[in-house]
Amino acid sequence: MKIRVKGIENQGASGKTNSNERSMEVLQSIIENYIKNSEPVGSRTLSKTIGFKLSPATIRNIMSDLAESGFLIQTHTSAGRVPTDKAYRFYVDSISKKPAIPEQIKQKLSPVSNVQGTPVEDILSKAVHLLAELTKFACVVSTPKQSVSRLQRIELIKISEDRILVILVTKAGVVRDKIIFVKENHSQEFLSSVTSFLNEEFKNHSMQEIREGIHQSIVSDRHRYHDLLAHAVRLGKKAFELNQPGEMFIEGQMNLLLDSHFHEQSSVKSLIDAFEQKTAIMKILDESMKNKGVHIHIGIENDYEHLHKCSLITASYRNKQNVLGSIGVVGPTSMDYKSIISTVEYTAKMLSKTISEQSYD
Amino acid sequence: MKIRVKGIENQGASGKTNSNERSMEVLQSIIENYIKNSEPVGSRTLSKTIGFKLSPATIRNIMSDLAESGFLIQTHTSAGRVPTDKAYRFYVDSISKKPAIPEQIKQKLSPVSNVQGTPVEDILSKAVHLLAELTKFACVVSTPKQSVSRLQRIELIKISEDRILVILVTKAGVVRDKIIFVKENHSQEFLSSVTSFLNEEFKNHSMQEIREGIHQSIVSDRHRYHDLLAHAVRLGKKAFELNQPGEMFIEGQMNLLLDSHFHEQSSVKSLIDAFEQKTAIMKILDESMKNKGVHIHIGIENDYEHLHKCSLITASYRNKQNVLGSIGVVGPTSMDYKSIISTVEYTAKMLSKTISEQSYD
DNA sequence: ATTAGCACTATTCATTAATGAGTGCTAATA
DNA sequence: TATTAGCACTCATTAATGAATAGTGCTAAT
Repeated sequence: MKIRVKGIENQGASGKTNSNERSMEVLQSIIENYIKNSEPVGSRTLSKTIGFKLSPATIRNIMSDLAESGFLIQTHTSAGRVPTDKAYRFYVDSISKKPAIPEQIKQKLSPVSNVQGTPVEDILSKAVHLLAELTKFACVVSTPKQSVSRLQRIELIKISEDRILVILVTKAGVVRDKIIFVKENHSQEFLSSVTSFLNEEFKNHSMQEIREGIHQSIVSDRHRYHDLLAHAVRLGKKAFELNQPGEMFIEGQMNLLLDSHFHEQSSVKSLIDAFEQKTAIMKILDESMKNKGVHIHIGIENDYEHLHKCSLITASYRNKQNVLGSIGVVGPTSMDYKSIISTVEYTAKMLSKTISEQSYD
Repeated sequence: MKIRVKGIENQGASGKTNSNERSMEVLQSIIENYIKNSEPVGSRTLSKTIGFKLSPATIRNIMSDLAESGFLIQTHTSAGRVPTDKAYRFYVDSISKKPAIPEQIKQKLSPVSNVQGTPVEDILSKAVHLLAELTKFACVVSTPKQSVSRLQRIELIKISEDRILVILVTKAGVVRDKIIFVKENHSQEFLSSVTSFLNEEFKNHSMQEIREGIHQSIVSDRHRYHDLLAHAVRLGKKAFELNQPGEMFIEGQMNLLLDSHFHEQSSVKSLIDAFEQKTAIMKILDESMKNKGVHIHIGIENDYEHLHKCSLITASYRNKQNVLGSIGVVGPTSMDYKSIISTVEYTAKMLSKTISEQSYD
């Protein structure tokens, strides 16, 4: 008589579900294996590294099914299998517990900057640099959107007879400057009055609102203004016209070249184009600001064709009031999602913390 | 009796020189050939492309001499010859007439920016971007050195009870901001007084001078100050402490990877390091500010080992008063020096022009 | 349902041989 | 005396071959 092995009953009872579950576990193993070694994984290798005991033959059957379902592909007949984007999507969706952040990373990021009064741009630049160093991929961060950021203060400084330096300080701590040209030779005192007026009128309003407000004033109330106000509105219009198109800092592009995946594929050219144009990546960062948490874009899911071989992991950062921008990683689809996701999440968190502490209110 | 061939006398009289001249012409041909095709050049090929008539055998003799003198090397016994850094040095030194700038380039660069009031950083960024696009190599530009730039105006803006936003505007048009923290709660009126004082006292002085001046005041005259001045000096000290370490914009690093030369050699890693650390390249840019004209650093001539496979072509840019910074190209030692040199020169010129027009005085 | 066994397939790697570009040397030539 | 032709030699590149290897799919046994 044979010994009753524990689990046999279970296996019998929920056969299909169980087998499906097992398939998924196999898939997971394949993905993790591939992420680790960047090489097609075969049944024999897998049967060794896998947690539970399965013969290569069984694994082959499972693999065959998975391939049919579009989770795996073979580069050629006698090669191992490689996960598809669909597989990665399944994989990231099934991640439940995020790995703990290694102490080493915590140390590097905590805090991003402890120098008080550091300009926001410098903080962003530092953060994206650190992220690139930690992940060994290319990293990007978008600067705070000006249109949604709220005015802390405006200054008008007379530079020469016909030039005025406009300085806008936002609540987020971004300082933006621009020179405007005027026909009249205003005195600095006059400019100070205008400055006071604009500050009183528009402090705490978003740039968007301010622009609309000024437009309204000009359209509707023009006749009622006395001289000061008329000038104030005119100067204000010019001053707030600054529409900074939203910048992006890139760091660690070179890392991608050292990555084994991009080395083989000569999809390097594509990536260069992607970084050159910036718009596609910028769009993804913008999109990422709309919802909380980490966003993941895997290969073919990206609208932009040049990014079809890449995955992007992004997360937004914020100060106390508003979401300001996003930071993220651009890497091969076979990146180590688990660790990258938590690194990005943590970096965004520390970045938010740092900026909040530095914010002006 | 033999016919006296014209030139025989010359040849006899200055035999060595003549033959030397010819050698140099051959060398030049080899270099240009190599620059063009990125492949070792052999005697047979050369005897076809060369201007004057020489048999492969003769060329071989000349090549042999040139190799002995350290101008050429062979990668292996049966390969053609490749120019050494010494050869490139000879080549650039012997360039007499620079090629005319192609219309297409002139158009792209003229002017770098025609929008009035564009911040200097944006102009630099645009210029370096254009240069990278034109040369197809990596390009760098250093931002104006703060220590030598002269003060146009300082502003102190009260942000909150204990924070003051300092804005420094230099003659070069660079605006730099920083938040300083104070213990006392100064009123904005008080800050305005301090601002006036600092502007009157220090306008047109270099940052370096200002820092020294303030230091002097503190050391020597402390007791004589009444309250306003004492505070002014103290705030000024903090305000001018901003020692921006001199930034650098990089553009087109990716171009290097597409270049056939860097593809073969896996010296890519070196370059990545060089761009990562920045200091070495920054040093070369700084150096380049000391003298007029185009500066050329070829391969091994660079102090920094990671740049031994590269050449750098740099030129300084300036406004009406001062040399502000440098712009340059980083490429393989086998770059097309003639065209790159004139492109860099022209770009620097247009950059200077643009900045001068935008300068505040 | 799982597994062992086997035939089959495609890559990879080392070996070999042919090709060709290029040199160096020597002797002939103008 | 400078130049050139001719020739032997070297070494990288290429293609072809075959053995070894890692993998699959299918079938039959457990």
